Amino acid sequence: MVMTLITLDFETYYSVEYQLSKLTTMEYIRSKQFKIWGVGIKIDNNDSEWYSHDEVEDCLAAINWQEADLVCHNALFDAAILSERFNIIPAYYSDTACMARGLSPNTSAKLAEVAKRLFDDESMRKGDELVKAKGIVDLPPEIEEEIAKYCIQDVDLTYAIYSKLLPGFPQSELNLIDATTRMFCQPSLVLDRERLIQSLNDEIANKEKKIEAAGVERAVLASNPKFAEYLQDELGIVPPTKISLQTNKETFAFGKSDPAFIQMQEMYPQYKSIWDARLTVKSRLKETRASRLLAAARSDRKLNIPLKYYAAHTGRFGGVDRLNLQNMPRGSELRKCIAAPDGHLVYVADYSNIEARMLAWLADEQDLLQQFASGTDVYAAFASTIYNRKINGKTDPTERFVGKTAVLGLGYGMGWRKFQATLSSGSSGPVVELPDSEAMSVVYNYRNKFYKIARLWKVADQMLAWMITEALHGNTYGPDGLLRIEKNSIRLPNEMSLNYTNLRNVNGEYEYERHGKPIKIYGGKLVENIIQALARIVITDALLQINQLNNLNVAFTVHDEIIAVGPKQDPDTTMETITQMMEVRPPWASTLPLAVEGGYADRYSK
DNA sequence: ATGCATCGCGCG
DNA sequence: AAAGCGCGCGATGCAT
Repeated sequence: MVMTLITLDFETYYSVEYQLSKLTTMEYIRSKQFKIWGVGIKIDNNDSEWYSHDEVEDCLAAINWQEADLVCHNALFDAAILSERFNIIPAYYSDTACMARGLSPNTSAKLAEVAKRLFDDESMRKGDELVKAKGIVDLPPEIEEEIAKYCIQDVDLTYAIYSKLLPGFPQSELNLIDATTRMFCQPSLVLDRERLIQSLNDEIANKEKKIEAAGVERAVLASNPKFAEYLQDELGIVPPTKISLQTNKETFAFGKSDPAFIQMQEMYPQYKSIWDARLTVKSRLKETRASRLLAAARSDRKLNIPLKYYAAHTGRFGGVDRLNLQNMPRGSELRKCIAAPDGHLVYVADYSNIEARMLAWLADEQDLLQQFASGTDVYAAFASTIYNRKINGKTDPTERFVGKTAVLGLGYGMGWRKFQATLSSGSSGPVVELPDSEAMSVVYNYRNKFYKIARLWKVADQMLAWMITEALHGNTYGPDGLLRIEKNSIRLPNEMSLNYTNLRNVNGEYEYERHGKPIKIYGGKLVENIIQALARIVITDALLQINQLNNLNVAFTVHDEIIAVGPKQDPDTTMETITQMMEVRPPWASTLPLAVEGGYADRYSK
């Protein structure tokens, strides 16, 4: 089907209090204050037209949306106005901000910045925001005229950016941008409002009780300097400190997992109510997230899912619009309030250790790959080599955890001190104290046993040099030239690139720029980035496949997990379909053993 | 008041 | 020479 390209940009009323920097997109669009000043529309390559407030409805109604490819810069805003205010869902969504971010993820995707980067011509510049329109509901003609001029300029720029970026932009990635926008504008999950409000009230009451029990003011508990003063003056305790890894300066060790803080709590159990109150005051995630969720959901309970396409330079999604659905606490009430609509179920499927598998595959570490393929408990198997005895995953959980931490962390060059610290932090499992010599020996063992992985770090160091040496561009690594080195980037098998903007060697160390800030990069880290990028391609390919099935909608994704809404009948068959689709090996990695675990329930958590 | 950096914490 | 990695949000503290 040949689609009509509809490039579109809404101009809407805003004021000091009522604006997108203070509200989420849905709060802004659903507000009583919401008002469209006008809209700029360009149909295919015809001239852009401005339609003022009174003309908007008719003009939108005249468009055949079943054959429309909607093109916006930041479609999450304009497309949501169409869906929430006009009930309009176009056949296809395109988003030039997403495209720009996909092609150049370390730089700004703002319209003005993208235009500056893409076009030398000074006429291709975004005009300034019209500040004098702020707070004016009904625009006087002369101001509207100016706004219309800027709007048409923005539409023209968006169209020009789209035309410039489209050739060579993979179809699969365009489809993914469409799917991402659809998650927001055509939601399939619902929010259990009553349950969420109940849990929010419980949480608030619980907090109050803890603060009261401690007998310390909230402000004292919340502020590091004030809390330190309180410890010193009222309890006679010297506040624990540490050296900041970021600034190298002394700072209070008040973090939940700071060893000195934990030690202090153990030393003074008589102040337990104070420690509890401090921790509860510092963790407001449940409260804030609950109110964000309530604000995100529609009156028909449907939950619009905001996801940021290509948030990470590895291609991973991120959260956006003040609601991050990619870090919902596991097993929490929050998750349980996200539910399937009547007659449906939530299907959740995730790849088992996909990055560890991808690493073994890329490094050609055959033994490890064989273990994954045959379903061996890889973590227990490596633990067996650490402890020099057969480790059983069930009866030796602590030993298995050490093996797991090793397999997941040591593959990217983690040193023994950090390995030791990770285990003793207890942040991802039981607290395990390894003596220096043992930690060293585990790391040595890993690098020795999986020497091809350690060798891959060295190759990646070479890749960094290739990326900044013109004569070496075009070098490849991996089967069938899987990864192709280009200037400051590595071409991936889906034709997107892993970018290292302004990559350079400074005194023997490599660094690149992300949003203008220097980021260090080295062999082990580059390997990790490559693995993450490759794994991301596997999961998004599967996501698009699943989305094409007519009884399934992908609601969202969390890195190695797909959350879909499907029918209630015959759930095992549906689950099996999803699992099988996800386990199909990519054409560029036909020997990569994939494994998927799935489950279903009426909510996003059992 | 507002913006920016840092820290802490949630997820993968 | 050695270095696990990737996000976003809220609160706080400090600079403007």
